[in-house]
Amino acid sequence: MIAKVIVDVKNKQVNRSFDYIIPPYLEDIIEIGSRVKVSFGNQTRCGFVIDIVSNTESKRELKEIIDCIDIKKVLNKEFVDIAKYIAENNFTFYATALETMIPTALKIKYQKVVKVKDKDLLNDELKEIFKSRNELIIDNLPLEKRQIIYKNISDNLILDTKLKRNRNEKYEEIVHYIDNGLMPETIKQRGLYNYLSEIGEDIELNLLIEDSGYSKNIIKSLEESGFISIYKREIKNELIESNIKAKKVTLNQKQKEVFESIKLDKFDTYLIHGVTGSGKTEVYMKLIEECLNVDKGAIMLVPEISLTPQITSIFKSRFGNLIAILHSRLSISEKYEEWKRIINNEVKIVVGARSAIFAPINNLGIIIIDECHESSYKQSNNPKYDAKDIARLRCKNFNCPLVLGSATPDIIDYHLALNGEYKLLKLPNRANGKRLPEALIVDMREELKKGNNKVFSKELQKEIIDTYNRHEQSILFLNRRGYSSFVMCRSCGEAIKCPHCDASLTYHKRFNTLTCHYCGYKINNPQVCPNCGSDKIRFVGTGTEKILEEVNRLLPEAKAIRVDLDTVSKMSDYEEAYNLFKMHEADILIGTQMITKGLDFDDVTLVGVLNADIALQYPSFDASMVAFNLIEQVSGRCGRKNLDGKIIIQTYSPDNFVIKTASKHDYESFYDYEIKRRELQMLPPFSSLIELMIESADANIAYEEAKKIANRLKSKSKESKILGPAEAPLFKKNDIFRFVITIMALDDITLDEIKNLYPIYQNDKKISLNITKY
DNA sequence: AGCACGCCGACT
DNA sequence: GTCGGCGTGCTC
Repeated sequence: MIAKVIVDVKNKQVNRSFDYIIPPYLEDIIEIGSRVKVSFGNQTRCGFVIDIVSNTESKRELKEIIDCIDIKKVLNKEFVDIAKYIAENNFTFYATALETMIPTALKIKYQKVVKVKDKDLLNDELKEIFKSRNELIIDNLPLEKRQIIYKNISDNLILDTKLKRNRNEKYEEIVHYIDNGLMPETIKQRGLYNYLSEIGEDIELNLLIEDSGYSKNIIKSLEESGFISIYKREIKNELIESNIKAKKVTLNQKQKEVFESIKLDKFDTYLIHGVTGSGKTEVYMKLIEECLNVDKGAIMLVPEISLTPQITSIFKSRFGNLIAILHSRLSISEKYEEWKRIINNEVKIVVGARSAIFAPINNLGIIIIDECHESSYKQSNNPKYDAKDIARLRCKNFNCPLVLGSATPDIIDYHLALNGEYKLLKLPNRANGKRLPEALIVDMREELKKGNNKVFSKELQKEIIDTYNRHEQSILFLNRRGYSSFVMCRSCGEAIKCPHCDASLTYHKRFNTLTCHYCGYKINNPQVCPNCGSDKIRFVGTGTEKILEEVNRLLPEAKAIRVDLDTVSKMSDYEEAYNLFKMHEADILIGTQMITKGLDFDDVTLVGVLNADIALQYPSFDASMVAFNLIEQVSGRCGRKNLDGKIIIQTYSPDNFVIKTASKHDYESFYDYEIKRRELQMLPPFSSLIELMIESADANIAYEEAKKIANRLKSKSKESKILGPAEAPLFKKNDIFRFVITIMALDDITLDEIKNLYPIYQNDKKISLNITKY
């Protein structure tokens, strides 16, 4: 038998299958989806079996498969087909697509080795290097020995590659105090040694550096002189299980209607348009229960940020050990353990973020995608698959329903639902019976005219104080971190820019630095303008850090917390802040879009959107959509339990239709307006739109190449409108210059041309091509 | 990716 | 004369 094998080399020329003979002793073992060890060129590599046939079309003599890599196959026909789909539709190599579907722990790494056939034929120098061994890992050898080997490569001394499993565990380094009765020589070492002795227990290295202020070098030198030891410990991120007991799911009338509309025995895509707090989760749970009753499995995708211990423990307590939860805090080996439970059929339900769509549940009964409008379901780096597309494929394979849920569906999905491609189901009321209050729009231009140039309007300021006095909580949303958005010199009029990016630096008061939010460049806050030397430096614009300061000034006795990328970099920080606010140990939550998603607080009665215009200015065709989503999602945090709430939107464009419709939570009107605009401008869903980004450290090279591509596409395409090349909205990022070509009304010929274009730049060191399809 | 083959410039 | 630069092409 012949196996068609995709070798794991990501290159245009080998982005196809190669035929290998399956040796008789492997015939019962190798199946479609197995990984095999093959000789490829003069390397030994890992390959994926994508088909098994009896004849080859190849004219040459075939090699044999050396071995199988896994005892049990890691993929199956279904996933091989999905990989094909991803490779053909997402500008990616076959091998890349296949690799994304297996757990990281199983990924193959390579080591270069040198093997000797007959040791007696070696010269003395080489005999000394090899000693009793027949094989050496080259990377482990010192340079001079490597050189000797390279010089002597022959039929007797051959280079090869060795396959190695990647079992990278997540480790942390732990410092252990050793009492040896001596004292270190230097003052600093002694200080650290005493510090450790006072703690009296093992401490994590990074924590020690942070807490004690001693540098890593001092710690290392203390280790070398034997006063401490440093050992590695695998990071186990046990979820803090909270004791939420899942109540038996009882559905209200509307939920029941939705539940009963979903047919579990055939493929269909359903879109549940349910307002925030309408109880979509209960419907999901009921659907999953129903699947379990007929012995089928389920996958539920949720945004990563929603995978808090609270949410997961509700599902855990409801479905016990039948559920696997795949969240980002699991270490590589923990993820592998969960994957094994799934593939061994010990688990029926998988809840997780985007990549959980590849969970090898083998009798799938439903896929649910919660908050389906979330852009995080599209992977932004290679392969750029969309979990929604994969979900559709899988549901078709298993002839089971795909359920999408959102309070603010993507325009495209809603359009498909209205056209009957999806079945539209509605949950128009909140489960607690309270209507989400209409938002008050405050025109900040008027505030300015009245002489109020503060970040809070009079109305919002009053409400923040009143809410605090009622012992209720407020959420203030501003989609901009840092203290001020840019720093300007009043003498020369220059804003201080990042030397690596085409962007202004943001002032961070806490660290007294100016930071670039695109590349991370940091400088100390300058006393004088680096341009003209004047000291008339002014901070312009407002970020979350300044809001926190303003809140502290307004209500010094209230506790306010800030949640954005600066304050919560790890998931555990986020959870800590979440719990703090949930327990009402803080009164005011200030944050960026991080706080708009899935948070459920009982005591929040005020939501303030501080500058609703920021999202609207984003240079993308779906900026309106994103802005509507943000405002609506953050508004939904308000008045969740029994209290009435207030929402205040501050804006400089109160007549903008996004602001107006969002203030009334009127998705339908927003949709009507937006869909007409898109129809007029021939934007998705009325046509496909592709953006090509051509990047290079050399602006001229990038521009010339972009022009070449644009001309080539223009000469081939029929209906497509090719715009550009133009400078990208952020022209220079991290010292890379970026040009964009936008293709509207994409036709098949142009799409094919772009598919051919993609691999050309895949291994180019000077130019990179990035393709985004809408 | 890694490596062989092959065609031009500056050196023991 | 040759050593070695990296462009091109190939891997069942």
